[in-house]
Amino acid sequence: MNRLTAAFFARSVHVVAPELVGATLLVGGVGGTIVEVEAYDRADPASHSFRGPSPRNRAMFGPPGHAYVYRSYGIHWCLNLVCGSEEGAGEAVLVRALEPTAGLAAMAARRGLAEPRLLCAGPGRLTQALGVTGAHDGIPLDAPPFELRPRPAPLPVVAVPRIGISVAVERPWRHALAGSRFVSRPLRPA
DNA sequence: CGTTAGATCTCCT
DNA sequence: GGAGATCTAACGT
Repeated sequence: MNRLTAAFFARSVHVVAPELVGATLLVGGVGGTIVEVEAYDRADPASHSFRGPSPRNRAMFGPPGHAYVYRSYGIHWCLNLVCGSEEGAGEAVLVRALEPTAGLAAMAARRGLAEPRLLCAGPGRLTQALGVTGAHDGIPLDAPPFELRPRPAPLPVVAVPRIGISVAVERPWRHALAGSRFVSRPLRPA
């Protein structure tokens, strides 16, 4: 099966992020099609990497093609895919929403909710549905339990401002599949 | 529909 | 001490 390897992620996060829309993300065989991501880079005040390495963000400064998983608001886990043309670039893509296609029953059980539209619509919901936790922090994306497959073909992707940040709010680094009903929040029309 | 509060981790001042 | 790449339930309109 065709897989996304480290070479795919070893480029600028701003090139990789839109190409991930339409890609397939599975964790332990459970997941679906990526419909929404956000890009964060080293010079971005909204990025965890902006102020340099810390115990939490260590993986974000590691090799591209690995996972960066952090705890959000003390409650949720959020999954990032580390990018960058060189190790230590401090770039990553936050995976914000999937269209569920595989393991719907497992996701519903973990989420305590069966409505497909709400299983993976948001970074915290997505990690809960896929069983992603801090145990996945720093591990490679081209080996089990992860399975990432490229988009079959280019798709209509819209770039809009990111969600939930209070600085650099105007940067259009939220990339989403146009017209998808599985996004975390509606795509604000320009 | 809209707004609000609470969960309580990790980092910064 | 306070804010944050979030989510949910509870409440007012």
